[in-house]
Amino acid sequence: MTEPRPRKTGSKPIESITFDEIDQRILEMLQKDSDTPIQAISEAVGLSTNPCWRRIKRMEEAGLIKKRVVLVDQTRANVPLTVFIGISTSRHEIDWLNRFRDLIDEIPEVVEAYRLTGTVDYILKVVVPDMASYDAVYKQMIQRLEFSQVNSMISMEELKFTTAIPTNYL
Amino acid sequence: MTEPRPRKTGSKPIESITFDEIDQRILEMLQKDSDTPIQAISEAVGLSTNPCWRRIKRMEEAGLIKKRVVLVDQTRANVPLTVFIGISTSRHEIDWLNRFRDLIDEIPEVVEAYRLTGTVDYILKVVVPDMASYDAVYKQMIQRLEFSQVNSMISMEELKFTTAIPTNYL
DNA sequence: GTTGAAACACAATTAAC
DNA sequence: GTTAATTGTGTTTCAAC
Repeated sequence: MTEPRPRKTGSKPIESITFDEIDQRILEMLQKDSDTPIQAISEAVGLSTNPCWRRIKRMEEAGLIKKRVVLVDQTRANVPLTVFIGISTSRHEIDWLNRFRDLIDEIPEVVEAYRLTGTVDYILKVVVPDMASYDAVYKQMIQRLEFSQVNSMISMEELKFTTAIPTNYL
Repeated sequence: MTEPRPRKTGSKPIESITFDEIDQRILEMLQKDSDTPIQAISEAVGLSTNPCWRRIKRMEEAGLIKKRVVLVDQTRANVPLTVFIGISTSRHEIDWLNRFRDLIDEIPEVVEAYRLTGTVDYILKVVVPDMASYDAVYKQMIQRLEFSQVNSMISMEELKFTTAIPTNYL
């Protein structure tokens, strides 16, 4: 990943789309609430609607804005319980990893999964109605794949949750 | 068809708004892509646009749909690195917790934070450009608050990430 | 090439049936 | 729940800078 290439000389290849502070501010607003009218955004950043709209479209085409989604309330959707699962395995093979990938893809309660460095090989974020449901997910997993260590960490309280990532590194 | 009214006996207080399988399917689509035209949604669930729209509005008013947001690409936003931080503290006081809450609120790189059961008291999800930036965040934290144990788990690969929570428990 | 104002089209919203 | 009218966006166009 050699993304940022501050080319001083030579010919500029094909890419290197840059975004400025105005784009950042637009993104910030859109990450908080994507149905903010362009009108409101444009006057917030001191631009008229047209250039503002063009910037948004540009960020979408560049893939910086991936998509727009609705966020659902966990409690009201009857899945108030969040559990993190730390997983270790002795099976360090590509085949095992692929089967693991398939497994978590099939389970909608698993909303996030990462392969890590260190002693814990994987971490999963699971969203369920209650402990009984969690247990069902847990069993479903261990009967399909072999783990050497599974450590469940139950969330008692969500201190912070946002889908808005920092824009100040653009 | 009349409104879904499963209640046969007893008086349920003020709330108890129910959602059926059609609502689930609408939610699923909206969680994947919120600018799916209502027209497309309605024909997918076998409804005409108006009742479909009324359902969406109802879910918004009920707070089931919290909001609509844009999702930004981590890599293109120059924050490709995800780090989980497992934190333990010896300071089990409400005051410490409040200061901790303030701290993570102020740091935009911290996108998620949970208070846990077990030996690890808190888990944080942090999103940064590189290890140097992570170190800066780390230092910022430990100089403002006292931790008894900090365990950084660096993500090598994102196996799964979705903001779509399961709808089948509604 | 970039901007802002004004016209256009379409989807969301409302009202009536 | 269906159909139709309305409003308000997003989107495009175009003249001006």
